[in-house]
Amino acid sequence: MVYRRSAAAEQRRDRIREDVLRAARTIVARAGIDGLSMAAVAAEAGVAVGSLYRHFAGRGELIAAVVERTCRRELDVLRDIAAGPEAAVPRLETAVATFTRRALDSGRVASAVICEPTSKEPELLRRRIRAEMATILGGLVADGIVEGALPAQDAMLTGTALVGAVSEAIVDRLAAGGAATTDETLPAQVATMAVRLAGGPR
Amino acid sequence: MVYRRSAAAEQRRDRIREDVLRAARTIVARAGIDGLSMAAVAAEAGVAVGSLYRHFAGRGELIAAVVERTCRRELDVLRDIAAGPEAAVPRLETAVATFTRRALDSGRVASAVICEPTSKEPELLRRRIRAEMATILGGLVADGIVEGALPAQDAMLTGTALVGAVSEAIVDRLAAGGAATTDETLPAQVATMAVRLAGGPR
DNA sequence: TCAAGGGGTGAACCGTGGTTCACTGCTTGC
DNA sequence: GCAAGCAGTGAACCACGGTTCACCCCTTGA
Repeated sequence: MVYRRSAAAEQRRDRIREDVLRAARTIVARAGIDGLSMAAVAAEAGVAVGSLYRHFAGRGELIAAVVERTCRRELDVLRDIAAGPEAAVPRLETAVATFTRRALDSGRVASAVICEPTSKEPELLRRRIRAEMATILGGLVADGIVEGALPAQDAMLTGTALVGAVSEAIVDRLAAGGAATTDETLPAQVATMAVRLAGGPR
Repeated sequence: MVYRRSAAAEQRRDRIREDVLRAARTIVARAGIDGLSMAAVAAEAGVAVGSLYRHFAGRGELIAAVVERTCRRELDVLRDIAAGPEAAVPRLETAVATFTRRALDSGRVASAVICEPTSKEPELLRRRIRAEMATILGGLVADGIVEGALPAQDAMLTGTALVGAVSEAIVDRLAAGGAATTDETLPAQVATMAVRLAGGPR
């Protein structure tokens, strides 16, 4: 063979891939997952439409990459908190408050990916993410039941309801607020509701 | 003028409109709002595509009609319960349980319209419905606070969270269950969680 | 310097699905 | 029976957006 990518070429290629990914995140933050069109991403990244296909097999894969990157981080944060040493209820409270704060602070990327609705195939991705989140929160509820701090209940169902309650509160705030998103008390309020929802002490 | 619709013609016209509306509901139940294509509705109703436009200005108006009809009934039911004579907490419990049961029983129409995500312009409609629902439930929470049965809180925020929690539980169940949707206990479980979420007695 | 081939380009292509419109048949009112 | 015109029809039209591909430039390795 006569052509093999040098380290420099590799770096250049990676750089463009990153640019595209960043552009895609920007578009998602601005218009939601449904608003991600290949033309818009290309324009935002300053490359040609065709170039996108040198790095991603298609729109679906590009979306998957954005979702993957955004959610892995958020879910990791949740898992870290869930694995903490305190009792289940404070861990649940911290998890929900932290998730809410991060969603509000992320410039809509996290909320657009995790909380806001999309259509069709991207929706399946989103459903998977939400299920994972429900599993983490449901696990905390199960812990709380074992500890005797929470009443007996279907922990996974509660986890699902928690995801819905938290998402709706975030989406509603972002939809209504616009710029006035900087409500410092929202994470605490949502966390309080989450603990109550699980049956925790007042 | 030489042509004016007779009563019989009027009736025939209304009948077709009803057929189209019923077909549209069937399609929505089967494929969600996003799956409502004019061709599918026409086929289901047994009329030509062009005929749809004799009764509805376009896809948007057809969807609006389906949403309108489906939601008015559900919201009326909620409002009736909310206006009942009992204390706020039992009313909240009944409202949520009833809504959940009806959503599960409606052959997916209600849940598809109210709970499940859609894209773009239909989403605005859905958001309005959810906001109305949040207002009703939030009102019950506010009542509960006045009665002293619920702790002080942002009642509207709680209403929003309630909508999210209930919706997510329903969607999750319908997505997972398929045929095994006949879980008799779900409405009660969801209602219990709703009361806890609002801070009600265990 | 030169052959080989990967990367960028963007106009063209294509599938999807909402909307239109010329035509037909039937009802209405005389 | 007859003129008028509304309702039904469905093929054609059009907009939109994802995907492709022929082309060119540039880097690579000799």
